[in-house]
Parts: sequence; C-alpha cells; structure tokens
Amino acid sequence: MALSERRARILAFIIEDYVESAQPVGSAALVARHDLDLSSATVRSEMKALEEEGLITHPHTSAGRVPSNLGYRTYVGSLMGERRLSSDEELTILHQFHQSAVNLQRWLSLSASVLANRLHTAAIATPPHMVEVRLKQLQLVELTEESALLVVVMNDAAVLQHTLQFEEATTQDQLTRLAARLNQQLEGKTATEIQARVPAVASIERQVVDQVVALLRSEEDAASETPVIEGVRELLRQPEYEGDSDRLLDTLEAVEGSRLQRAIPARALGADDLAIVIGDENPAERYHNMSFVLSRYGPAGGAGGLIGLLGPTRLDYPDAVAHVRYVSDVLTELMRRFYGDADEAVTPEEHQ
Amino acid sequence: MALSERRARILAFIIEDYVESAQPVGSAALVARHDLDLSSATVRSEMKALEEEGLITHPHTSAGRVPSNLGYRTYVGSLMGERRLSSDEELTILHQFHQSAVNLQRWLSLSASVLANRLHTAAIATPPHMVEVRLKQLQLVELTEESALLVVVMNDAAVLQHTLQFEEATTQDQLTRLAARLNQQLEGKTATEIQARVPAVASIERQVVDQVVALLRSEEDAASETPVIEGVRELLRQPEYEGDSDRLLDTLEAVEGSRLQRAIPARALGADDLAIVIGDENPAERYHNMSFVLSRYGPAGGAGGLIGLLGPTRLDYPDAVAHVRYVSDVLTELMRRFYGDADEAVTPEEHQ
DNA sequence: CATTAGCACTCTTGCCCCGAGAGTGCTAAC
DNA sequence: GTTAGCACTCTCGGGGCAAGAGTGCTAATG
Repeated sequence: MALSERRARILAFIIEDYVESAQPVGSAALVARHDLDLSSATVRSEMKALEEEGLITHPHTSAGRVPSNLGYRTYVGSLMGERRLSSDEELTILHQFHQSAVNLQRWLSLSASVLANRLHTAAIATPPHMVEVRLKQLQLVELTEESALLVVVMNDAAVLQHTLQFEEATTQDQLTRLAARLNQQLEGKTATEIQARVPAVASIERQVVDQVVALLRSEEDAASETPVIEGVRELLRQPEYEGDSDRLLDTLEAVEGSRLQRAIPARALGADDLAIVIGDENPAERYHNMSFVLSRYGPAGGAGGLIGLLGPTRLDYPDAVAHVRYVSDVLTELMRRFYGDADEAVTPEEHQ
Repeated sequence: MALSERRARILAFIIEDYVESAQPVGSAALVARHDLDLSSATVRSEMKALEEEGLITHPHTSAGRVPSNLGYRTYVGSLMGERRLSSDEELTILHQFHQSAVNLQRWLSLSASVLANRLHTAAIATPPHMVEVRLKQLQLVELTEESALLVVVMNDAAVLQHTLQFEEATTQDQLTRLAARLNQQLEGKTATEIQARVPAVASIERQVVDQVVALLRSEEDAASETPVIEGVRELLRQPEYEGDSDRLLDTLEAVEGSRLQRAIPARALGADDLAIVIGDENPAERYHNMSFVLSRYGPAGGAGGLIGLLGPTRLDYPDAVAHVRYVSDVLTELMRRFYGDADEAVTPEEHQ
C-alpha cells in the first residue's frame, strides 16, 4: 500500500496541477510542467497504478487524470508540504484587522472575508460561545407603559435582547430597581442555576427571569446562532460551477447560513485544533463535493468558535491550512487582548 | 398617445401572459387564451402599433412580443387592476407572525421571507430608524480590567454595542456608577446635543461619551445598516437566469446586502407610501433589469424603514403590490403595539 | 528489466448544416 | 375595419464530422 516515492511525487504533481488548472491533467503535460526525468509513457504507467489504488480517476477514456477523494486525503495526510505565510502576507492580513473597529462581530466577518478573498472560495465563522454561559449583567428599558426591552450581557461578551410584554403598567424607575436587584442576585449564574431558584409567582420579575434563562440557553446552544459566511460568490465562480446553473443553485442553497449551521462537521475537530474534511468524509451528503478546512479559535478554556474555509474538493490545501491557522491565531489573540483571557477575566466561580 | 381601450386590453393581456409564462407571447396564443373576439391577424396589427409606441418589443423577427419597461410602467400606472388579498391569504400570513417571537429583527426577516416565498423572488427589509435618534439608556460591563463593553439602547429600540479599551484599570463598580451618572445626564439627547457638552479632558468618561455619540450617529445614518434580504434563491431560480450563469452571478453580487444598501431607490418613495421602480427607472445601472416594489413601514412619525420586493421586471405587479402593502401594514401594527406609537411612548421632549 | 518511442484507438468538443416550428407582416378579399 | 392566406425570418435541437487530447499497448533499447 505504501506509495513508492516516485509515485507519491507524481500524485502530488497531479493534484497540484489539477488544483491550479481545474483541468484533468495528462501525462505529457505533467512531464513538461515539472521537467521530470521521465517520459510521458512511464508517467502513464505510474498513473495507471495510482488509478488502481483508487487515488486518481478518469472522467473518460481519453481525458487526463483527476484526483479522487482518497487521493486528496493521502495528499493532505502525508504528501503536501507545510506552507507558511510569508511575513508580507501576514502583515497584509494583520493590517486589515488593525483597521477594523473593536467588535467581535466585525472580526468574524473580516476573518471570513480575508479567507474568502485570499483563497477565492467561501469562508465561514461561527460566533464564539462558552461551554458554560453565565449572566454578566442585565438591563431593562421601558418601551411603552406595558412593554420593555430586556438586554442581557453574558460572560462571553455576547449581547442578546428581547422585548417583554407585561400585564400591568410599569415605570422606568421600577424597571431600573428590578434590574439592579436581579443583577445582584443572578450575576455569574448559569441558566440552570437561575432556574433552580425561580419564584413560583407570576409577576414581572418572573417574566424577566424566565426570559433571561431562555436567552442564556439560546446562547449555550452553539447551533442556534447562524454562522457568518463570506465569499459565496468567489466559491460559485469556481470552474466547477461554470455553466452548471443547477449545481450552482444547489450549492448556493447548501451554503446559506441557516442550513449550514447544522452541517458544519464540528466533531471532525477532535483534540486537534484544525480539521480537514474532504468530500464524502462529511456526513451530510449535500456536501459530498465540497471540502472544509476548519479551525477552532478563541483562548483555551474561554469562548471559542469555528472559523474556516469551504470550497470544492479541488482546494489548495496547503494554502488553505496556512491561512486558516493564521487567521484563527489572530482572532484568538484579539479576543484574548480585548475580551480577556479565561484565566484573568473570568472569576474563579465562572471558570470551569 | 392615449391607448384605445382595445389596445390597452391587449397590452395588459400580453403582460399578464408574459409574467406567467416568461415566454414571448404570440398573437395566436393570446387570442386562444383569452378567447378574444378577434383574429390573430388583428391582434398582430395592434401589436405592431403597440410596438411603435414603445410598449412592447421583439426579441427577434419570429418571436412573440415582450413588454418593454415603458409597457410595464403604463400597465402599472393605469392598466392593472387592484388586487386585494383574500382573507384566507391574510390569515396565512398573520399566522406566521403570531408564531414568531416578539423581536423586531425576526419580524423583519419574517416579513421578507413571507414576501419572498409568496412572490417567488427576493425581498428586502431595512431596519427601522428614526429621523431623530436619541439615547435611551446605556450600560457598561467590565470585560477585563482595562476593557469594557458599552451597550446603548436608543429610542427606536435599537441596541448597539461596542468594546472600549481603557488606559487605566477600572472596576465594575466604577463603571456602574459612571453609567448611572451618564444616563441621568444624557437620556433623551441626540448625538448633536450630547456633543455640545462633551468634556474636554481625556478620560474614561470622555471615551464612553464619544462612543455613545458615534453609535447614535451610526444609527442615524440609515445607509449604515445592511438590509435583511431573503429569497435570493427564489429570484435566481426565475427563468431569466436559467442557463445564464454570468447573469446569475452578477445578480447575486448586486443583491448582496452590503451592495444593496446604497442602491435601494429610497427617494422613489416620495409622499407616497408605496413605490414601484421598474428597470432603468432605477438610477443604478446594475439594476436596470430588475424591479423594486417598496413600501415604508412603521408608525407615522416613529421609527420606520423600507420593506419590499426585488425581482425581474417580469413581476406580478398587482400581486406584489397587494402583498407588500399588507405585510407593511402588519409590520407597522406590530411595531405600534410592541414598541409604542410615536405619540404615546416617546416623551414630548423626544418627539421632534 | 525498467524505460521509452511509436502508434492505434477512444472519447470529447466545437462546428456546420439542416429541418421543424413558431411567429410575423403583408396583401388581397370580405 | 377585419380576416384568411401565405411567404418570409429566425430560433432551436439533432446529426454528422473533423480536430485534438490522452490513453494503453507493444516492441525496441540501454
């Protein structure tokens, strides 16, 4: 099963040429481009062997070779060289972050944009969430006499809001006092902890507390937030979709935030901080002709999410990995700087 | 210039058939479908006259007729019948709103979704904003010792947030006191009013106030918020894009929120509450093959925005108008109910 | 014995051509 | 004014064909 070195080299060349050109690559072209010390005939017989091992295929008899998913997988697993961004590239990217406002949502879109633009494919970023979401502070703002806006800030710096409708009339004064009291009682608590002590009586307080719990829960649920997605157009401009409107629309649909949220193969990210999911390795059939390159971002132990690329299986994996790693690191560093490290900003009670 | 009644009828039929079939309509087909008391030859000569007036065109010699922009315009202006939603239709729509959470953002997406699904094209909704944006309440939440989250609630019930980075260390206590003081001083004020009394010294307070002003300003700027857009796929599935990937991608690009925000022909909405912009009536050339049907929503004098449809010029205008009107009314009513009327919820000071 | 040149073979792609079909516009008759 | 009839135009889909790309086999070679 182990590939001879020459065969492995040829596989790598095929993949790299194919990634670049999106055209099946033939033996003659391969020899010419890489000035191999071999004739096209030799390469042909090697190709045949590679095909028998299931690493490449043939669209039809008289076409060149195309990598199979298995081919990409072995390439990614052992053949591809490690690519590191040049300091120029790193600076260009950093520069964009420095021009951005200090705002997590912005950073996420920016990260996705940067990845999308540099790799010419789509990129996603899921909002960060904590394993344990705790209330940091709540605020009540009167809207009408019988309705108010509840604003909840959580320990992962997320801000959620909800409109409440009351049976009885209230004033801003009453609401402010209620908010102050609840803040004192509930700060640093999780949804479950709060629920344990909920008063049985129906009242404005009860309504507020219930909604706080609901908001905390929705923040706990990672899948509830739709990921940011950028560069769909870049993706759809790829040659795989050229002239195939149906496939294009299907992909557009598959890639829409609301659908995507469940499809992101988060479990692929085990202990590793970076996952590459190629074609049919994705459990969802809809994504069998796409690849994901995903990384976790966020300080260890703190709020974190996923960021990564989403493209055709014909991806420049070394480039993708290098970029995703770097952007993820930048994002993590920014979060650490502005939202605090898990160790220093979060009180011991909140930690763990 | 005035169309004879027969000619007008024929134009209306052509438009209605074409809207339905997306195929150029020929004289024979027209007679058959509407059992006109005319021969196809007569219709042909009428068509020729209509063509000479610029109301319809010919893709090529041997094809049927297609309405021109001018044709649509006259149809919309005087020919089309008023369509009213049946109470069944109204109930179906209302039902969806009743199932939604009380949340303005949700309502907007829901409105756009409803429109998109019912008309099979894209729909947009811009977030509401007030002519005069005033501070309602601010909140400061510690993130790290030297950074904090500023949450600002405005009189249009919008909630904006921003992360602040301080030179000196602070505590939540200090921040809470500062927030309370600023709330007292600044509540109900506009950005301009606040700016007039800004302290010259550099300090945390100064930083907070500056940012509050910036957030108020960004809320004032209607164009700063990206509109909600739904149903892009519905739009792109329309026959005009079939097999034309280039046009499809161009439209996809044109329709992306960030581009769209400046393109919405808001000025088309004069004193009227509903605007129809057909093809090249849109100042932006990019939208010359699309139509907009837009309505203002929101209580008179209160926060308001735009909601509407965006489709190929081949739109079912009567249906579009009826739906946009209705959804806009529903939205307005919901806002009035939950966020208060301009007259009752907003204090006199805030009210202009 | 691995490598290579040579060559027959296969399959796609683009192109041209052609006939069917749809629809018009004109003319002459009603 | 309306209509039947007809010639004419243009699109669209399919068949046929030549060019091109690439393979896989075989026989020769160092």
